[in-house]
Amino acid sequence: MVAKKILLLDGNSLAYRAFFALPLLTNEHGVHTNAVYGFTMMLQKILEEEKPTHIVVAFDAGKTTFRHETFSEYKGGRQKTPPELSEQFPYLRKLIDAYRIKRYELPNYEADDIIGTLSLEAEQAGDEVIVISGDKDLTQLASPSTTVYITRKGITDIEKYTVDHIQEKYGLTPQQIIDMKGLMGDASDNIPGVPGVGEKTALKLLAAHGSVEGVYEAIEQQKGKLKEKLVENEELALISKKLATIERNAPIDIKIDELVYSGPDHDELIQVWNELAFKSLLEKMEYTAEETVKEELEFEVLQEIDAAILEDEMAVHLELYDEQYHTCDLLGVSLATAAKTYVVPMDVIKHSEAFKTWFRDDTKKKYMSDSKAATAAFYRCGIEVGGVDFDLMLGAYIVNPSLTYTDMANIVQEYGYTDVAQNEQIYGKGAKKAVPEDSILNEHIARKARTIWEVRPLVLKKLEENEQFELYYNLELPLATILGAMESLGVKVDKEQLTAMGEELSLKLAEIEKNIHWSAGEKFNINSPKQLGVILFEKLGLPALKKTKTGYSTAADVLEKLEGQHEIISQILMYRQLGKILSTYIEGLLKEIHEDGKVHTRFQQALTTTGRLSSINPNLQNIPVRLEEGRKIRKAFVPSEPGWLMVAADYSQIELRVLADMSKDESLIDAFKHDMDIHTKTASDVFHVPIEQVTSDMRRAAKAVNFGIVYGISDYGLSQSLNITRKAAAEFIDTYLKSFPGVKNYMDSSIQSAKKNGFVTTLMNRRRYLTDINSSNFNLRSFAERTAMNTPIQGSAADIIKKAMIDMAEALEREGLQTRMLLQVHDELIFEAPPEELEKLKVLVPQIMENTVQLNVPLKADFAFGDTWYDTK
DNA sequence: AAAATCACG
DNA sequence: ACGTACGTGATTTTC
Repeated sequence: MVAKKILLLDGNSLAYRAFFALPLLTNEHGVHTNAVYGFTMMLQKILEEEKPTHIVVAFDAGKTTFRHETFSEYKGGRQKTPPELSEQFPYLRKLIDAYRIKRYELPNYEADDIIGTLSLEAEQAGDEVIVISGDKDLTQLASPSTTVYITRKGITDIEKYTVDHIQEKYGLTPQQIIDMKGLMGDASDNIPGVPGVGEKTALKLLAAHGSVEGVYEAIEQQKGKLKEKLVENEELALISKKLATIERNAPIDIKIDELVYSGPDHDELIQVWNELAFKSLLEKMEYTAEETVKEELEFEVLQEIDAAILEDEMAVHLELYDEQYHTCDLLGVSLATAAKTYVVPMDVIKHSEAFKTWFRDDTKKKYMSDSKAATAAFYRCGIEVGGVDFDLMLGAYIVNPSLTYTDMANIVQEYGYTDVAQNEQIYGKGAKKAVPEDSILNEHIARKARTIWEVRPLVLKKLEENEQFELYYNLELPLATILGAMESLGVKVDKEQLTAMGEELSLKLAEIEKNIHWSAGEKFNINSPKQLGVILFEKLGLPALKKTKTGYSTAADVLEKLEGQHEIISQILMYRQLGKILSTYIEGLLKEIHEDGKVHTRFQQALTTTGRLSSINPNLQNIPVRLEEGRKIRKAFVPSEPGWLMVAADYSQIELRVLADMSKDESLIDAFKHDMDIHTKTASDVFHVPIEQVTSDMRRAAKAVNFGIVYGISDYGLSQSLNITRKAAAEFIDTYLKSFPGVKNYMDSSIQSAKKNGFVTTLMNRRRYLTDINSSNFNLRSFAERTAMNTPIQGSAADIIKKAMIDMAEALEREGLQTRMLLQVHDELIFEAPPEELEKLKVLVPQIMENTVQLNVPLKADFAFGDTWYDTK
């Protein structure tokens, strides 16, 4: 047996130390993290330097201890623990658990006593002990086998108190530290000591007489004022000594053998660090992450594919060099069954008719991960995909949409599988990124197909357990293929049109820039909020209405309030508006046009927490529409075939209809059944006026309330959007909820169910976990509550349009139409179509969208068409 | 790499 | 009292 090295940490004391030593850091939710951070830094350092075999963190339990029976004012007069610190203790506990370090506390005893008791036990067993605290009291525990580490100034700076060091520093033995406290007291613990005796006197007395008792035995040797004080306060000195004495026989019920430290739970630690936003530690961890020992994998590299090896069910993986699968290199394919793993180089795949035939065969089941990426990448080599029966990434996303799904290694880690490397480990990152030698590459690729095969049953089991198999198998999985086809098809963009608009805009912008500089009286970078802030709020003396973390806010809503106070404001707003169009939607979009004159976005299907899609490279879900200047960009989105038309169909008020369905609110249901203008109807109910008397201002206010309801309303949010006081907004909301009691009931029950189950669900049983719903932190909890209200609405709407897309693809196929679905923008679908199919589409498209699910209100879809996307209105 | 801003539903 | 509307992505500046 290797000698034990036992680490005993004083949790409370170290947390306090760290808290006061470091500036108040916060994570993105406004939770303070400095104490936890300091504790972590200290712990990391000790773990590295000392390599302990056993660890425990002791905490104080409750407010009173046995010491209060002796002296009721013990620790009296102490400042209450600052709330910024107390909120950190739950995180500290979480952190310690992630390290798989034992925590211990004992009612009626302090952390000191737990440490004292354990250190005595260890000493008697002959084990080495390190005690760590911020409190010098603990130095009394030093012994030949026990060293006491006391933090200095910072938190990682440590002073090591051995028996020798104490002797050198004070001329005392560790036991005499107690006597010193007895004489001089301790202000921080409110231990009185003998008034008038400080460190100097105490040390002198102990040097001469050895102990408090010794001093009093020879009390006659003292004289004058000192003698007087000593005699007067004999009882106080003895009580103080007792208080300062650490109990070394506390009734603890843990044994040292239970404290074995075998390293952290890395996944858990990463999660906790992420939550706390400990970026530097996370990076360091990645850097030093030891290669986990992977089980040996035997695989065969094929130079030719024999059709006989292609089975009815196989895991298939196409390795891609980066995320941009529309253009990146294809590095190879791997195949796996229960018994075998193969790797096939790309040139072999491209020339293998056996593979191509098998791959497009719908009856041969393929188990993949991110099948959409593979579909789109294979499409470029003319290889068709059929029979995708499992998608690891999508399955895992349905199980928990809150995690990130980029690297297969990270995905499967959730399922306890660690035999596949992270891409970054294989390829490197940044400038150093490169394809490694074949042996490394092949093993990596081989492991991916193996991983899919191995993890598939675990994911399927979870999906079954959560009753999400249907959602996964009949919605997300077929949708992946459809999205892949939409992406590969792409959308034609009129390059000349964009370029011309860009030139015109550039001239206009230069003109505005000149005017702004003239108005400001100097040249500066208008795009810099920092420089702009200085100009507006210092030089021009305009009132700074709002601040950001780093300075003045110059956001549009702030500037709009200043309009009219200075000519420069509207110039800046115009400059911003046009600048955005130029940089993002003209220059940015031009860069994304491929050789075929089209843009090929990627719809991320495993990203959002609500179930929506997202669109990147380029983002085609945020092309301007609200303002005319920006809307013109849509003129550049044109059909890819001459004479064809762009077609757009969008759901009308889908989220509020979903709300009506889920809340069963009679008034809301009634409004949609009668196809009323929902904002006008809301205004009529809230303001208690007949429909005909609703003014445009009333409707505008009601519209904002409806938005708020969908977002998980708060008075503050509404007050911001309507520019009214919070109180007025609160009253507004109150009136709304009285008018729509079903909605009120839905909001409450949604939060209740989240609190009870830890998650909320959508129409099609999509799930989102809300870990903060019971948090004691107001911000976190409020956010979770709003999410509990919003996610079922936004998510159900996403479910519905996804199903409509599947129905639509099927219908286009069934009807033998040439019309192509190109884009989805959350509640609308964009197509390109030959004009002769238009009459049919006018009926078909809304019909499919409106009937893809049956709610207790009708769904409504509007249809439009034109020569460009701009004209679909 | 983060913050600020602004485009969309 | 606490400080925020829900969900995204791209660009620019700043550190």
